[in-house]
Amino acid sequence: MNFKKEIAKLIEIDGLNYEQIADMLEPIPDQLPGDMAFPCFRLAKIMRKSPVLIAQQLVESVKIGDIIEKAQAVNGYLNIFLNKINVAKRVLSEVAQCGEAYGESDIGKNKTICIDYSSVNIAKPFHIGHLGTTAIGGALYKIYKKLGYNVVGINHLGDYGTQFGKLIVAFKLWSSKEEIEKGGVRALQQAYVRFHKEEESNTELTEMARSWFLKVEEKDAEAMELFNYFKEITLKEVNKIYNRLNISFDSWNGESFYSDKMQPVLDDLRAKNLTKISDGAEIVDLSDYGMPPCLLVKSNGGTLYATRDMATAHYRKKTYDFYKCLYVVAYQQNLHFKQFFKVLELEGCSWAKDLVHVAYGMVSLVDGSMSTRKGNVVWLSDVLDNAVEKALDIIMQKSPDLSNKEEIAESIGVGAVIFSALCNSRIKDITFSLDRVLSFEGETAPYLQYTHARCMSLIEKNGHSSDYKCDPDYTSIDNSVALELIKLIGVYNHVLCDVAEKYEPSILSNYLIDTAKAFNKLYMECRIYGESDSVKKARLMVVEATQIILNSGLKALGIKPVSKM
RNA sequence: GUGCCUGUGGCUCAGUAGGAUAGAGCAGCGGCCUUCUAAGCCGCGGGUCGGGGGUUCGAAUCCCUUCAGGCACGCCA
Repeated sequence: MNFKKEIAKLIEIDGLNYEQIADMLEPIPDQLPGDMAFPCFRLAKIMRKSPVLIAQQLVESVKIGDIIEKAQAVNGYLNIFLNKINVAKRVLSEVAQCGEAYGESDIGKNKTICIDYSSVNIAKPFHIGHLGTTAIGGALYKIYKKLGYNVVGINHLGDYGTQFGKLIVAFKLWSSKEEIEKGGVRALQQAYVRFHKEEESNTELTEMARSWFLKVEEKDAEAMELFNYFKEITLKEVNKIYNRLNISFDSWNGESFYSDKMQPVLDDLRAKNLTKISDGAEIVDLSDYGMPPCLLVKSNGGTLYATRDMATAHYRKKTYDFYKCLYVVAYQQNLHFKQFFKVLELEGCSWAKDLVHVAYGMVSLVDGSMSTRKGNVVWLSDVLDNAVEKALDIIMQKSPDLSNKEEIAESIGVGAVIFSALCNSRIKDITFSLDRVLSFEGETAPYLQYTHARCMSLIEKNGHSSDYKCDPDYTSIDNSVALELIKLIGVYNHVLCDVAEKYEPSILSNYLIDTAKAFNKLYMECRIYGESDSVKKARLMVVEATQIILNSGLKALGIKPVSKM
């Protein structure tokens, strides 16, 4: 059920369907009487009547009954008064019926969505700059699944490029397998940093790197052996992080996978007369569209990022026949995506419109931006460890009797880190602050987990609502605090759809915070213990519904709900 | 220089297909644990929504202009 739509169906307006009405429904400011409002100002222009008059007329047509108990016209608004008891009954019984599946739907049935996210680079640090794409992509992945889409998570590995030549040289000169075995990607990274430092005074190194990269391209045995070794080391470490973040992928096809799939694309573009030579490079001129040209072939014959992305898009369309293909990539690449989407469109791919660049903001450090080459990065695993350590400290202090402290600390610490990447609009830049990530109070994941644990604890102490065979006494939740919460619960599916439509997980984060706040407020006012069975039953139904929302929502964000903390 | 993005209380942000008195969290101050988790709840102070024009019955939200910050603009990805 979609709560807003239910109400919209009870307000009949000529010329508008219930979905349009639902979109126009607004909450009422706190101090004013009523539960929902329909502003009539927009209609005034169409109907050529004053909003005040329209509201008055609408009052007459509203279907008063179980759900709406009163309608009032105030200053051009149609204010709706809900029957709290019946609304509660409707929402709570539906949640009880659906259980964990509450809020899910099948609007995505038979539609495939590809999500290109996280996309780590081989032999490069998994640093906090990668948290955004990983958390956002991971959340979208799970949310689309809830809405019935077939989802393909793709980790488009950065496993191609001249940096691998540098890495091989650095490894051969200054490192060894023993060292890498011990130090992992960090050791590889150190060698890489050293390469850049020494390269400044030794141009011979640059040449060596170039020739080693050539060997990689030519699939030279030694080069491939080393490359695959680097890849193996990286994936082993990265998978540990993905496990901690509750992230998974269906495909790991990276850039090198497409190295032999670019030629047909180039051939097609040439056949369609879209490319031309400019300063020795092959480009697609986009000046008609107010963009700089898209470079596809370097003057030395080498391909570029855009060339590979073209091949990748074609491959994905052919393989998955996607309804949409999302690229969760930082906004620095805005122009790149606009360009290659446009080139696909010019090529005649009608599905170019289904490619979406889900851009997010930059992460920088207090003292400037991170640089892989210079080696000043904040490793994500360090941040996770820090957060878990702090969570454990707090548990020791507040819940020394918990049995599985480490496990819970992991869920809380990691949850806090994930949430920090999902709680703001994705487009906002972030200056990384460990203190902020490690704050476990207020609008944070631990707050949500805490509220969830509270729900679980109430159920544990008082039993499940279905244990009580009497009828629930809904009058015991007939108050505005409870109604606030129940209205939120009733709108969960709407929120998931909104996230899916806008590619914006923060909508869900904010919603969960609101829901938890509403619940905690009610928690302080309404007790369960010691009440009659029928009151207990009604109140437990609210608790259970809240628990279901928090459990489902947290998981959708990739955060583990806990039962105790 | 051109294009795109961002600008809301000390800090971090919600709110933008125009709508009722601009909402939170953190930080500060003051209350609430002899009954279901105080990682919580309640209260107080604090904002010319970057500035200036305009459209409108009504603008944080739309248009113009201006300032500040970020990003991108040909052989990296």
